[in-house]
Amino acid sequence: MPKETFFNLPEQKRARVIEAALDEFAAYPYHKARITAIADQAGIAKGSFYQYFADKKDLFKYIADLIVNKKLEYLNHDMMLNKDKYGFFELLHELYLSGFRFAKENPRLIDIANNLLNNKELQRELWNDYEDQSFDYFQLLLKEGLAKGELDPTIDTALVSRLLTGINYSLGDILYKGKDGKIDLDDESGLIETIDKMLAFIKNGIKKRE
Amino acid sequence: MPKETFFNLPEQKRARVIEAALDEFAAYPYHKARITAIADQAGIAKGSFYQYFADKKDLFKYIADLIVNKKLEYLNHDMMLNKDKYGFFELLHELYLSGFRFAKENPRLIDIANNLLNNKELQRELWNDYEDQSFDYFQLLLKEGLAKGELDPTIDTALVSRLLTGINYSLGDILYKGKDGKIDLDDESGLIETIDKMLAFIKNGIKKRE
DNA sequence: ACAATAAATGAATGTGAAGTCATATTCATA
DNA sequence: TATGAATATGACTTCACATTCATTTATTGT
Repeated sequence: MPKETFFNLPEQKRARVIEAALDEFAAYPYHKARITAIADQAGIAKGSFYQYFADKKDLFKYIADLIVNKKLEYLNHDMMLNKDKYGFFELLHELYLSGFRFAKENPRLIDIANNLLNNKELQRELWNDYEDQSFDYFQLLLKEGLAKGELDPTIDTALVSRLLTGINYSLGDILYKGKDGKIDLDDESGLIETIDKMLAFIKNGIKKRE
Repeated sequence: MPKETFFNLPEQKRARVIEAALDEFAAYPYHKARITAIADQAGIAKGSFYQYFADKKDLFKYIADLIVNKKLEYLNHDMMLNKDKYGFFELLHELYLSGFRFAKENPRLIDIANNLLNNKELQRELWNDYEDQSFDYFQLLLKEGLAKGELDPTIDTALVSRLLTGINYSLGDILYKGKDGKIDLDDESGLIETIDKMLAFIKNGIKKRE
């Protein structure tokens, strides 16, 4: 958590610090990002930085929180709050769609998030007992889907939850190395097509049916 | 590549260096692993290390090569060389099975491999133009599977290949945090059950069928 | 035995940022 | 406007290793 001092700052200055941090962390992975560069770009002294944050980790966690909250804004809240009114695959569709919408409008934040997602060691370093939230959430959704009778009752929710989490990790690659080098986030229909293909895989697998 | 000097070393000494490196890299992620510790444990002077290897990266790449080659030994070569004689899902089964067998017998190597697999930034740092081999290989298998008529002809091989790669990355988690906290690698039948569940997911998805 | 070449050694050096701290400046309020 | 509390500052200190290098020691060939 940033120190009190940081929140006492005039909005504009605080914004400059955050902007500088976003730029630096989007451009360089955590360990290569430099506090000096952030302070310079924000137009504050390095010492001041340490009036605002305990250390680099403190700043990064704060930034990560901002990103998570921003990401949540993209979810359809009605759907998430009334999970039972919707089908499992509808919910999954919404999760992926909101992810892509978020990516489209927040390229800088996505870069930072991917850096974090692609580095388990860093996750452990920052949240020493990091437990995979996405795993827990998928497992919850799966259990509800089973209860609703939408899912094959023979599935092992723990295992499938891991597999879905694994698929989630591939989202970064799908974004950056999509079909033709890179997915076009502006192409709404192509994007929905991609999501539909992913859902088709998750729903029906890839075996040929007669 | 290690220097000539390294290969001129008496086998025993060379083995000590390799052993020490495996221990260190299994215990600590790349950037925390210390050359000093490796030299100490191998019983050589720090300077000698630099007679054998250009630098830390050189050593790590060499170790990574050893691991890849060791892993290849676990594949059923007949199957891999005569891919066309076998079905897509048989081949996939063999890939997973060989992975688990390898993990079981080489816990230290698996730790090192996971460290690498879980850190894209490191991959880029070590092989600056790292291209995902697993992606290419899956795509090849998928195309052959399509040609053989085993797979749903509507799949997008590039996308599915990414999804399978994502699932592959989750293998580490499945190993270490399987159903009850940890998969029991000694339980051969439980292990095959896990593989079968994974294959069932990939084949048929998770939608309930009537 | 004598060069000449190769290998071994570990103290010394280099590096690159994180984080500190003594001092200066600003601000709030009585 | 006086006073202490809160902020701001950037030169300096630390730290943890990787890497180098001048010497010493061993090996090989004649």
